[in-house]
Amino acid sequence: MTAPTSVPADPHSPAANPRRRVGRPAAAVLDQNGITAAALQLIGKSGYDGFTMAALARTLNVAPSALYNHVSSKQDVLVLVQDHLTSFVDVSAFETGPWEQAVRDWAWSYRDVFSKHTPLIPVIAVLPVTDAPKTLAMYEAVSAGFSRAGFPQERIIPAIVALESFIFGSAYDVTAPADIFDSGSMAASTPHFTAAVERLAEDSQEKAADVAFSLGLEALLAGLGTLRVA
Amino acid sequence: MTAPTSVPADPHSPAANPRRRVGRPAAAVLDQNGITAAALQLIGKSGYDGFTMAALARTLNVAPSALYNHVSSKQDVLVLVQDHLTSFVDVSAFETGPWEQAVRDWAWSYRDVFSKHTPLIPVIAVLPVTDAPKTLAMYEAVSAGFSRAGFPQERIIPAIVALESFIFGSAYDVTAPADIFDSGSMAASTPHFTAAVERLAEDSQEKAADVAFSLGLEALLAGLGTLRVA
DNA sequence: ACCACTAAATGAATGCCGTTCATTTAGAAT
DNA sequence: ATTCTAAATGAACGGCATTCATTTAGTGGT
Repeated sequence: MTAPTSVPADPHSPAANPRRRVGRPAAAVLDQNGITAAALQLIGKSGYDGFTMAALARTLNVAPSALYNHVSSKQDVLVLVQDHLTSFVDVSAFETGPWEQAVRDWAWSYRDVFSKHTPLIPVIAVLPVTDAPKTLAMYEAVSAGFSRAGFPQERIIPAIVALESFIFGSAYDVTAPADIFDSGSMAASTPHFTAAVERLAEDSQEKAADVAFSLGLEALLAGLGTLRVA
Repeated sequence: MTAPTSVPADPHSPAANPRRRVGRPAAAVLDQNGITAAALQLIGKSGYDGFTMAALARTLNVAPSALYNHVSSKQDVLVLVQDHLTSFVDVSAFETGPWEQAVRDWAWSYRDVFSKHTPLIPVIAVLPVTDAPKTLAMYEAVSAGFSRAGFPQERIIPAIVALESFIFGSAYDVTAPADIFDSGSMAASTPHFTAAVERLAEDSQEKAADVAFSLGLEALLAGLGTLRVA
């Protein structure tokens, strides 16, 4: 019923092939889906440093300026990529499983997706949901899960935002160098910190970022879980 | 005793004016402190978009290339600014007050400082502490507080990292537009989410970001507090 | 078959960016 | 006075996102 794109129904439209818009020159080498796919592929191969409008155009065999017929800025492309990536975040457990495990699954997959795309985090964190339909769909699935789990309505959004903030910050943490906490020549003047860092390195097969994420997530689950009333 | 800068004592040094280095041309219009102060001022006036090496040089009445005698890159300047800002984060309560209140004070001030400087978050989150002495000093104060509060050594760093991740993510949240969750024309297809957003807007004199930060922080405090043993 | 229309692609140009480098400047040391 | 050198200069470089006048090539109407 509700079409995802807000194109008003055209009474004159023939039973059109949706790939081709009526009454228009066809061909159309470029569209938003193709641009999004190419951008994702380019980012995967060259990283965000190599992700330029010129490089994107080259992978599409097109002049850079051609992109601007379908997208209004580079920021626009990043929004498209962000929204596409969000569809890889796993919300399936909110429909079936218990709340706590659903949040766990969601949070880990959310972090894993965006830890490989940290340059998008400033984009997501400030992006109106209207501009990102797949992201909105994720929020709906998560909200429904929280509602079903007995959260009071007015706490649902703050709880999700708090979890999301933790997830975004933790995504950065995944990309930090292993020796980020090596205090080097300053070790003598920071005894408590240095001792704690050494203790951490001794145990923990696990990666440091995973330990911290698990610890924080379980603490949040416990703390937020007490809000449930049903 | 422990000098913050690792300059080895020079036996030949005269009872020198520390502003002037021995045996060198004096004057020195530029130094790292001056660059840091000018950068901070420029960012305050023009934001991070207006913060360019050319603009920074102009506020210092100097050619852009002159900056590169004192810093090796723009990223370098950002690191200097980041470290300077960290000295504004309040860790005083870790010396005196109870653990829980100390973390609260620290977390709120940490978030407030960097919510005005979110472009630095990708810098901090991945920066080795060796390159940021004031940041290292903050970690020492916080670590000491956690140790004193009875945290097992191997949990101190993960707990701090988890809190920091939440703080960084929340700093972005502060800058989000007020209507970020307005689902607009998609409202009909996202009933749970839309209902939760409306409920949030009804109550809450407080700003949405503050509600979410408070909720998440208190949950983390409760959850992490159970790790204490002493 | 032709024309008028138009979305899409082009390629040149713009302005800004961070950074490099050969050169100059001006104090300090000898 | 001469030598040394850190610091500042100004011109240049390559790369960037974006713009715009122009061209291209299908389409619907006649």
